[in-house]
Amino acid sequence: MNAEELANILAEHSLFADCDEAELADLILRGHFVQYKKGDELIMQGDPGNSLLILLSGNARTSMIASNGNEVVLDYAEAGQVLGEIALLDGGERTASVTAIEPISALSITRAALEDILAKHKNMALRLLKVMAKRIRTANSMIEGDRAYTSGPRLARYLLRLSVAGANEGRLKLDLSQSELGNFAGMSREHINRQLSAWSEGGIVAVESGKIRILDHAMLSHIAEADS
Amino acid sequence: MNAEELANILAEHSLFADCDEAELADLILRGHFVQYKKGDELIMQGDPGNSLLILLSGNARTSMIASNGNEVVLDYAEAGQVLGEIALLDGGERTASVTAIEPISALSITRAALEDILAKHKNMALRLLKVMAKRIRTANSMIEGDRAYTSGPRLARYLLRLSVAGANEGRLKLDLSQSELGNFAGMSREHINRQLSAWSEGGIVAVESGKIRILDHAMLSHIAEADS
DNA sequence: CCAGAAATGTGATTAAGGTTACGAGAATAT
DNA sequence: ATATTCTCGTAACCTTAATCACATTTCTGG
Repeated sequence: MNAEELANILAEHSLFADCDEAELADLILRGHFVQYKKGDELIMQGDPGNSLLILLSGNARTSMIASNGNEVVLDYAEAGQVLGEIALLDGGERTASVTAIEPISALSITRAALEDILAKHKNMALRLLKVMAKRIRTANSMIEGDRAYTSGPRLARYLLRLSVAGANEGRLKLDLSQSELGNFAGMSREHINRQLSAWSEGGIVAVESGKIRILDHAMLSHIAEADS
Repeated sequence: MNAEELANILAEHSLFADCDEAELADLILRGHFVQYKKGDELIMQGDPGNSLLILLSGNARTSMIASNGNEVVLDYAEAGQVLGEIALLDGGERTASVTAIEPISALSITRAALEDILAKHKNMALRLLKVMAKRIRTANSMIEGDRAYTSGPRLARYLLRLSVAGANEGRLKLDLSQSELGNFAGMSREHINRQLSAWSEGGIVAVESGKIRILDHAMLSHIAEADS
């Protein structure tokens, strides 16, 4: 892989989009290309965190297992995203696991390599800071949503979060099973099912052969803001 | 104020603890000293975020108002903490408000100043990255706690989070009213009251003239991990 | 193609916790 | 010092959504 190829992969997915060629070249030089198959754990909760990953292809799920055994899905990551920076930066343990939900290729960067790159390319630190700022925003909005809204608006929010930006017929980025969606939105599978059925009646979403499609984006956004 | 004074204030509260004198001097030089009285909003949700604050004295509350009017308290900040980095870094709006719950003094740093400082002092960026990593950890653990645990363990967690490290007789950093504690822990004031009474019976906490004291730290930690 | 395994649809029941409602005590202000 | 406004304690009731329990459909691997 060369800088140009990397650039092409990353270009469309922001963050590293505006890296210059030297930066990309260094990422490739110091990074280390890795592949995983579906179901593999790219990062395991509790491990020491000595490297970071830049996802090049395939989707992954970030989740935590609470001490009572409950699984909480924090996010789904797609190509271009950085994973595992937190533990790398603060030297602590991995707080969450990342699992491949499809075959994945990624660039792995060790702590030493990252430090070199950050030292060499000033903008890299700013970019990373921006990534993390965004993560904090997302996390805060999850907290807000979980706290302030009931299940309906909450599910609406998570569906919107999964909806592709390009208004692509309302299809979702990921076709999650209702159980997975439940873990993500923090509600039981059965309740997801009931809510989806109701919205299906109302023409807000369509559920066809397991796949959810958003029919009335505006309405769903409205529900997401509703005070009940 | 000079570098030494700033160093003294910040020393005990990590983060900027290991700043060298030149860095501290630049913070003071480029920063701008501000004061607030109790109840003032240091940062207001929805505003553009063009500066960051380093809290020098006094405590503050970070909270969001959801679109349905619900208030969600995200955190309480004490001296030494950085506030408002997120919007500053990613150029977005303030996602949360920060309110003084006591008289506060702080150092305000504009975007331009921060960029200069980050460019000049490489370690500054790393330090900031570390701060943000820690915030993400906190946020994720809030999400985990909210999702995976019922009210009992959850309240236990928030009490522990408010408890001072120095085992200072189990007193809390902040004496929150039960309503405030409710907003922070995400449960109703009445339920907080009931839970506290129960724990009071059991000798786990003491509630004396409105102030909560943790009597049995170990037990509370145990409850915080419980699977119900 | 067929068997076993997931994923889905739906009802009945239950539990957790929010809401409403008051009365009493503390704190703050005029 | 007195009124007004928080805070606190506690009970009854109600809503939401989880849990339990199956039937049914859809995948998937041999």
